[in-house]
Order: sequence, then C-alpha cells, then structure tokens
Amino acid sequence: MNNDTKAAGQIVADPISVSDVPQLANIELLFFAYRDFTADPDRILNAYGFGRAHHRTLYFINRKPGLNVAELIGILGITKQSLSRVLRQLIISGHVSQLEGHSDRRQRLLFPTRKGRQLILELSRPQSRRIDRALKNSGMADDTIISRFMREMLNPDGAQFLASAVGADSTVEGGE
Amino acid sequence: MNNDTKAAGQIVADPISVSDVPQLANIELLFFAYRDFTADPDRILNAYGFGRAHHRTLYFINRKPGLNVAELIGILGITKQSLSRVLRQLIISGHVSQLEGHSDRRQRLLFPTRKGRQLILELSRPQSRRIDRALKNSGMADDTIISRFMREMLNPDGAQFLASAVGADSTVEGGE
DNA sequence: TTTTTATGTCAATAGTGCTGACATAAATCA
DNA sequence: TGATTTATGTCAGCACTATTGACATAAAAA
Repeated sequence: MNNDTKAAGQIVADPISVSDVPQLANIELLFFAYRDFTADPDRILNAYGFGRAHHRTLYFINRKPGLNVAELIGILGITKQSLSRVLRQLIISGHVSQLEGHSDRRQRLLFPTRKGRQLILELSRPQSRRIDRALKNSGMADDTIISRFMREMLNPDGAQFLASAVGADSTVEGGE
Repeated sequence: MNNDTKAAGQIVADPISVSDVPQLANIELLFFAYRDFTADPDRILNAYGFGRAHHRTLYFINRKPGLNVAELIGILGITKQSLSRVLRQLIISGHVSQLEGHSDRRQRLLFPTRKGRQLILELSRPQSRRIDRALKNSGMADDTIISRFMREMLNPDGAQFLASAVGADSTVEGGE
C-alpha cells in the first residue's frame, strides 16, 4: 500500500479479501441486491406516507387474512407497541380492517380492505418482476435452485411463516 | 373463507397467492433469509454498543482502506450528516483512523485500525459461514449460480461498489 | 482573487424499534 | 362464582438511523 500509513501506529492499509472472509463477494452482493430489492416499494410507500414497517405489516395481513395480532407480532418479530402505531395508521388510512374474533372475542382478526389489497399488489409486483427477471437473466428455467439456497440461508430453528407450498395451498405453516 | 367477512363492506378474505404475485414465495424467503443473515452480526454489534450503520461503515472502510468521506457516502448511499455520527463513534472507539489526503489535503482518508479489522472479521465470519453452509447444503459446488443470480438482482444503473474480482484484485470498480 | 469542493457541525424532524407501566375485557381456572 | 390469566391497547420515554436545511472552514481550482 502506497499510503501514509505511518502515524497512528495501528492502522491497517490492506483490504479484507476472500482469504479473510471466503464469501466476501456474496456478502456484498446480498447487501446491494437487498437494498435495490427494497428500493422499489420504498419509493411507492413514500408517496403514501408509509414506511417499510407498513409494507411488511400489510404484506402479512394480505398473506393470511384473518390472523390475529399475536400471530402478526410473531411473524414480524416486533413488539405490540411497535406494531400498534403502524397498524393504527393502516386502519385509519383504510388499508386494514379489524373484526372481532369468532371463538375468542378478545382477539382482533386483521383483514386487508380492497384498498389494502390493491396497495400490497402495487408494492409486491416490482419485487416479483425483479426476481423473475433475475432468474431469466441468469439462465434459470425455474426457481428451484434459488429457493433451495434461500431456504438454507434461514435459521434452522425458525418457526417461520413461509410460503413453501404457496399456490397449492393458501394457508401457511407456522401460523396458528 | 369461513370468516365473519360481513361488515365493513370492502374486506378481502382470500390471501394473495402466486396467481397475484408469481414470485411470492421467493419474496418471503428473501425477507426471512436477509433477516437471519443480519441477525448474527446484530447480536455482536449490540455488545459493542453499535448498530448496523456501524457495521456497514466499518465494512467498507475495511474493504477499501484509504477511501475518502465522499466515496464512503456514495457507497453507503446516505448523507454526510448520517455518516458523521457513526464515523465519529468509530473513531472515538478506536476502530477507525483518519489521515489527511496526500494530494488533496481537504480529504480525510479512512483506515481501519487493527481493532477495527478484528471487529469486522468477527462480524463478517458468521455471514460468510452462513452462505458457505447454504451453498453446501443446497448441493452447490461453487457460488457461480448464486452470484450470477444476485448480480442480476441489482439495478443495472448501479455504479455499485462490488467485489466481483475479489481475490485476484484488491481494488474495486466504481470507486475513484 | 473569486469560486468551488471536501468536510464538519448544529438543529429539527421522521420512521422504526425498544422497555416499562398500566388498563380493559374476555376466557379460563379453581 | 370469584380469582387469575390472556389478548389487546395505550401512554411515556428512550435509542438508532436516516433526512433536510443552514452555516462554517480550509484547501483546491478557475
């Protein structure tokens, strides 16, 4: 390195490389890919005065209409206080509605309104298109390899909400 | 749907599915995979009193020691005001050092200290291991397919900082 | 010499998350 | 039935990350 690496004593001038971190290139790719992936909906959300938290909340309510607050909190991995603000805004804006629980009347079952459905589709389509395009452009006929890889990236312990059999079944494992 | 989908009029009871959003399953997988991917370093950072912003900042200073503030801001995609706090903390904690620019004395060239190098390795290794493991477990001998896919997920316009030829070359395209 | 550039800083604001405390109504237990 | 637990909500305060706008300084460039 040709820098003034004199001074300060403990300065390091050589970059980290694959010898230090074997998957360095993929760590960076994942960082930038995810950033671009979320940038599309972020722009749309901004126009609605919403943020990513609204997106995630609305998404899972659309993925499993009728889930209760506890389930949603579990899926999102946040506290009820964090959810409450976002959920209140989505209800006020008319994207989400609550219904009293059938068997347990303490519960609030969360449903998207038509407006909420329309918004989640608007937000999800650019992301879906991006994945579609990437699969095509990298010469993959289907998503089996990518899906498999991403599944292996998950924590094994995950009591995750996952759309594994989506299409065949509209419900989800891990939920209730 | 067997719910009290009466009331409120415009409630939607059926979940979104692959017919609405073809890549729905992969959108969810990417969401959960990225969340788990960042959870490892998050735990470590917490013990240091740092957040993700510190991680990213420290990472790119380690990836390109000697970069100046403007370059770093460009890579991170944040404002100088956002960077300043994080950078100040990393300097105070002794993870990063600044040197006056050689040709341009207005510039502040950013370097990791040994302590900063040690920390970024500690943060990066779990992420590298996770990717390694996922590649192995999904039966891939190397990362060509996954790298290709992730590269295709990026915005084309991206004047991105990318470790494409990492290992062969320690410098990066898009920088100076 | 004037202007532009690189960097830094102060102040205000937004979005998202947290913990702790407290409240209510409904379910459940004894 | 009466006591306890559960599902949800809300208030208050705090932390982190990000933003915009304004202003300051020193050094490079015109």
